Parts: sequence; structure tokens; C-alpha cells
Amino acid sequence: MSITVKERAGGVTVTGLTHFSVEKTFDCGQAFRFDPIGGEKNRVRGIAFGREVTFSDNFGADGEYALTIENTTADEYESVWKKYLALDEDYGKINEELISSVPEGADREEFRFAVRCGDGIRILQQDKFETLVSFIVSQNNNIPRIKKIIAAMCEKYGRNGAFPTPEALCEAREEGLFALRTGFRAAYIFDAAKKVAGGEIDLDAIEKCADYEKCAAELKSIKGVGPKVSACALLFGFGKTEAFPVDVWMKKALAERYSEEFDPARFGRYAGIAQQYIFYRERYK
DNA sequence: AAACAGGCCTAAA
DNA sequence: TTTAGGCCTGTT
Repeated sequence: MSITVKERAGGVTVTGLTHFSVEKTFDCGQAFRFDPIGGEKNRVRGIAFGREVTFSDNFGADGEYALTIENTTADEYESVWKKYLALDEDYGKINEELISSVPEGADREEFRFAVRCGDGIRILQQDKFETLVSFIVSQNNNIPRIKKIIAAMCEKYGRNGAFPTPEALCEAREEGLFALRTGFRAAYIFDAAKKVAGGEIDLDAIEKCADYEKCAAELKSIKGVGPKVSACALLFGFGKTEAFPVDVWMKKALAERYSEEFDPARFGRYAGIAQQYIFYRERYK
């Protein structure tokens, strides 16, 4: 079944999708500027790349699954949202590949269950600088406060709702960032803004670089960016699906549900997608 | 009201 | 190389 895009008044409707869920994709903690509207978890509104947009999905009267994107055009879908939502990836195939990469036995069955729980999650490809800063803010923090801080940052230092540029955050200075209630993270955010704006760190080059460890090392030269933050930034903002962020939930899942022999490194180039399934299963099931 | 939140830094072994 | 405290803030 191939994907069909229909343009209509104020938006587009996409049919023929499989392995996609608005709710799971926006509820798994990778994006901080989207919220459900109308009490419906399968309808979220937010801002990405400076564009306000609404995503919703449902099964129509004919039983066909459809994704609706409001406030866009077919052209913009092709140039922006398709890549953002990772709709050009074959997640069905990826899922099979991931499952078969786990040695047969209890570990594989547990992972198969995690895939069933998390199926529908797509790894978004968000703005690089925004993702980097967002995950710096996320450390030792909780989702509601992370969202509040990001919103305040966009409000105060962004233009027309867009996430602030590195230059804008440099001008804010550490004091301005601290005033957003970022706490001890203010110095970290400022260091990131300074290094990116000054050209010391080239985010585009990192995106193009195929050497994952080199990319991670580069980001880790920013104060406040360690293994977890760099992995999340690379996964959700730089298209590095091999990144495997290990947080408290992952440690718990790996310790309690998988054997000693289980090695996440074997997931390979799509390890980050496996990570999301395991995380989602742990967090929500 | 003490503990905790999808970590990281620094100091010390 | 690994480990223990401490950190801003807002909630529970």
C-alpha cells in the first residue's frame, strides 16, 4: 500500500500509512512544544521549524487510517513534514530487523512485546539547535517544567514563535537564560549558544558526519552535555537513529527485563528506535 | 516536608 | 575509571 497525500482546505490528509501514531509519537518525550488539544491525545498542536501545525489521526468511516495535518499545503508536506515525521522510513521493515537482531529466547520475546507496545512511534527529525538545547534543559528535570522553560525561551527570545537562534540566546546572556528559571542549566545553554553561534561547533557538519562517536564527542565538548543529552540530541535532532540514550528508565528496563547477555549495541543502525520501544513499554505499560 | 525529576560536573579514591 | 555529593526549581 502506498502513501497518498490529498490537499484540502487548510491542510492535507495522508492515507496509506502504517506503523504511525500521533499519540505515541508526541507522547514519548522527544518533542517539548506539542500538546494534545480538545482532550484528544491523537490530536496535537505545536510549533516546529517556526511553523504552527496540528497533527491528528483516526480511522475514517471506511475504516481507512488517515493522518490529517492542518495549516499546511501539499508542497510543505513534501518539503517539511514528511521528513520531520519520518514518514519516508519503512518502520515495518525496521521493526522486523530489530526483532531478529535479538538472539532467540526470552530477550527476543520481551523485546517483541516492547515493539508491540511502542509500535507507531516515529523518531522525529527536529531542528538541531532546538533539540540540543531542549535536552540540556531536560537534565535532572521533569517534562512539565521542561515544556514551560522552552515555551518561555521561545516567547522571550524567539521570533514569531520560532525557537531562538544561537545568536539570540547569546544576546540573552547567562543572566537572561537564568531568568527563565533554567537554574544551573543556564550556563550550559549559554555555552551551547556561544559555541554554535561562534562556529566552534558546526551542527550541519555533525548532521552530515557518519562517525557517531565523533559527533557525540563534539557535542560533549559543550558544558552540561554528557552521554544522555548528546545521544538524545543526535537521535531526535540529527537523524542519528543509531544513538541509544540510556537514562534511568532504560537502566531499570535492561536490569529487570533482559538477561545479562542482552547487548543493546547489537541493535545497530536503528538502536534508537529500539530504545524508544523499550522506554515506552517501561514508562507506560 | 523531604524527595524526586529521562544528568552532569567536580573532587577524590 | 569509578563513585559520591551537589545543583536550580517546582511538585507531590
